[in-house]
Amino acid sequence: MKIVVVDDDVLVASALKTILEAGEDVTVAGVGGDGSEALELYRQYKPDVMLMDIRMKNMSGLEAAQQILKEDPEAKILLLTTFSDDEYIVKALKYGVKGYLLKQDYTSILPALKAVCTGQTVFGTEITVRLPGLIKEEKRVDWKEYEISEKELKVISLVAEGLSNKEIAGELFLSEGTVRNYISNILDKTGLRDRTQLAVHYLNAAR
Amino acid sequence: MKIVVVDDDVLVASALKTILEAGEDVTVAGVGGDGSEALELYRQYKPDVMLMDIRMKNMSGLEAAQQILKEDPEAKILLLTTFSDDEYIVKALKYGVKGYLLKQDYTSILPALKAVCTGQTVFGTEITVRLPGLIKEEKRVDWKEYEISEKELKVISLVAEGLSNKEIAGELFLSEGTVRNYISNILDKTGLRDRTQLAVHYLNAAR
DNA sequence: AAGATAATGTGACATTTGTAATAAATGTGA
DNA sequence: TCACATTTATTACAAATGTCACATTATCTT
Repeated sequence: MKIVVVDDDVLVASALKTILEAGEDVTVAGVGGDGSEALELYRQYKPDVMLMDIRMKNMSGLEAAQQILKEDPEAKILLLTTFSDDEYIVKALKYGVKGYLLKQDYTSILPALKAVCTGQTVFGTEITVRLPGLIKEEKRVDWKEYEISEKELKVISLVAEGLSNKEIAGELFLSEGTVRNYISNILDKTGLRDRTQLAVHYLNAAR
Repeated sequence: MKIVVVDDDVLVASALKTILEAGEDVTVAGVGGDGSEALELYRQYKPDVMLMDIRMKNMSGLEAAQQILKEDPEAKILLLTTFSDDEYIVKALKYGVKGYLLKQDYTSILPALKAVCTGQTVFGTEITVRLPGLIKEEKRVDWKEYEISEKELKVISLVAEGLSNKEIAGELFLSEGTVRNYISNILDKTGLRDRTQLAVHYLNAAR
C-alpha cells in the first residue's frame, strides 16, 4: 500500500511516516509540507491513499484535495484535522474525500487507511457525532388524504428532485417500468396529471 | 476482537463467519438469524463489533440496532445491506450505528471491522456516493445569471404551476410548438434537463 | 403447505415532451 | 428601402412519460 503523507508540521509528518511504516505492507512513498506539494506528490506517485492535514499554510489540504480529485476522481484522500468543523466536513464530502480523521488517536489511523484503501469511507469518532446534524430532514408532506405508501412517498420525493424514471429506478433498485407504474398509481390517487404537477404539488405542500 | 454476526440467510451468515475468522485476532462469538436474536446475542456476548444484516424478517437489523444502542450507546454496530436506501442510511446514522456496508465486496469487510473497532465509522463505496446528497445545503438559483427574458420567465412560472405545453400556449396565445421551443431554449440556458427539473428549480429558488 | 395479498416486472401502446433545422412574420435602425 | 435581429411557427424526429392488462415473485396468514 503506497501512501503519501502531507503535513504542515514536519514533526507530525515524520511521526506519521514512522507510525505508518510500522504497519506491514505500508510504504510511505513521499512526504510533503503543503497543498501544492501534495498536488505534485500525488501526480508523481499516484499513491493508493493520500494522508493529508487539512490546515496548512499556502494551499490548504481541502483545496489540494479538491484539485487532486478534479484531476483524478478515483483518488483516495484521507484528511486529518485537529478539530472538527462542520463546514469542512461538508465540503470534503462533496469533493469526494474518502475520510476525515482527528489527529488525536494515532493508533486508529492505520486501520482507517486500510479501509479507505478498499474503497470505503472512514470518519473519526468526533466527526461521526456531527454527521447526523448535517443531514437534511426528509420533507414530510401530509398525503394522508390519499393512501400513499412509504415507497410511493419516496418516489414522489425523488420526482420532486427532478430525477427521471430511469434514475429513480436506479436509486430504488426497481425496474423503470415499475417506477412508471408507481407514478401512474400516484397520479391516479392524487388526481394529478403528470410528474411535473406532482413535483409542484409536493414542493408547495412542504411549506 | 469479538464479533457477533447476524444474517437472515444462514448461508451468508456462515460465509461471513468463515471470512471473518480467516482474519487474525478475530473471533466470531455468536451467529444469529434475526433481530431479536441479535439483541440476545449482544446482551450475552457484548461483542466488540456487531455485524448485522439490515433486512431481516421479524425484527429488522435497523430496529435491532436501535434497541441495542438504546441499551448500550457504546455498542459498535456495522450494518450490512444489499442495496443502499437513503432512508435507512439516515436513520442508521441518527441511531448511532458505526458503519454501513454493502454485502457485495466481502474483502473489504475485515478492514472496515477493524476501523470500527477503533471507534471510527465506515461507509461502503456505494453508500458514500449517496452521502453528499443527504447533506443540507442552501439552494440558490440566480435567474439573472442566465439571460432569461420576461416571456421566458412567464413560461417558466407556468411550467412551475404544472401546465402542459398546450395549456401554456393557450394561456400566452402562442402555438404549442413555440412553447416547446421556448422551453427547449430555457433548458439549454439553465443546463437543466426537463420541465420537471425546471419547475423544481423555480420553486426552490423562490424561498 | 396452500392460498391470499402485496410488491415488482413486462410489453404494448398513445401521448407528451424535447431537439433541431428551417422558415415566415414582425419590428427596428440606418 | 434594406439589412438585421427577434418573435413566432412548422415540421420531423427521438426520447421520455403515462396507461393498462397481465405475469412473476415475494411475503404473510392460516
